[in-house]
Amino acid sequence: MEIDDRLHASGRRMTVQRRLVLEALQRARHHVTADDIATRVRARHPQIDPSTVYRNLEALEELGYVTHTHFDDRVTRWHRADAQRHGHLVCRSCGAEQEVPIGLLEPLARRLRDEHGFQADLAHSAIVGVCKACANVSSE
Amino acid sequence: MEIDDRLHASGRRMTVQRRLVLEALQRARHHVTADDIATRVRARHPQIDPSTVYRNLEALEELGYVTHTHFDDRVTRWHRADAQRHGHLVCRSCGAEQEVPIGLLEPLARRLRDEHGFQADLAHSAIVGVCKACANVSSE
DNA sequence: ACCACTATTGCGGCTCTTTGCGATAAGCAT
DNA sequence: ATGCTTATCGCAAAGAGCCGCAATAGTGGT
Ligand SMILES: [Mn+2]
Ligand SMILES: [Mn+2]
Ligand SMILES: [Zn+2]
Ligand SMILES: [Zn+2]
Repeated sequence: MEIDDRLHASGRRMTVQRRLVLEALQRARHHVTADDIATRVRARHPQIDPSTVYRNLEALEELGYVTHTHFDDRVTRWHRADAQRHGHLVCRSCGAEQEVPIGLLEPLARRLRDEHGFQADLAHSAIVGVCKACANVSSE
Repeated sequence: MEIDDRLHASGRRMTVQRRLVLEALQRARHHVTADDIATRVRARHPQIDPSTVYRNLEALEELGYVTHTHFDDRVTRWHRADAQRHGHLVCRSCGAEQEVPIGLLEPLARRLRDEHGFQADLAHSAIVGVCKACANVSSE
């Protein structure tokens, strides 16, 4: 089903602003901040308010078209929902980011489901820690 | 080793402001926001600036005396580092927060360490998902 | 007790994000 | 084409937090 149809089906409307946010997301490969999107959109259409971009990202998320992930210190990044799901490791020392297959996180998710009835979304927040490189440096 | 000594040892100084932040943290049982602390401190000492509270929490964190945790909102919560470590589950639907023993998260941490050399701090960010109660409601 | 050094403070200002509100404009019915 | 309903928008303001800077005040030495 097309995005437009899904918008209509949910009682939403297609606006210029929404289309622009959508297009910016298409072009952005991966993990962009709302501020990134706002900046790009406003480069050509300065009259569009940043808050409109934020609200549209939320709306598109409710439609299941985009998702967000939190990196260290709560920086929120957005990406299209049809991209391959994966986990994130972030080094608190050097800031390096690494992606890991979602399968790696599956055992924990299963345990949380079985033992606590909690359906965890382990890709929603990055896992913070110390990367291999930084661990080596500090142990010297 | 006393907090005062650790402060000295790291070339830091003990100030009235720092002592007040520390005391506020002692009194607060669990998970307080920087703004909470600032409000409490400023109730008696209005001349103390909120930014001083923020900076002191960071300083005390570098000393290993306090830590912070991220829940699903944009607010960071602080607590003493000597408290029992534990993981957090947050329901994205009803917002309920639940604590889980850190041991539950250990297997994943071990795997990340073994397979990626990554020392994960799985208590740093809450795990987001859907709690048992909300899952039942939506499946009816 | 006094000095010098510099960590820390209060303040002003700034960034990123969310929210309330009145104005605008999609989408539908006539 | 015209009007109506109400989703969405732009704007202003608030919330959370950070940062530069000049003034203040711990600390260690004399
Ligand atoms: Mn953090
Ligand atoms: Mn989130
Ligand atoms: Zn690193
Ligand atoms: Zn719930």
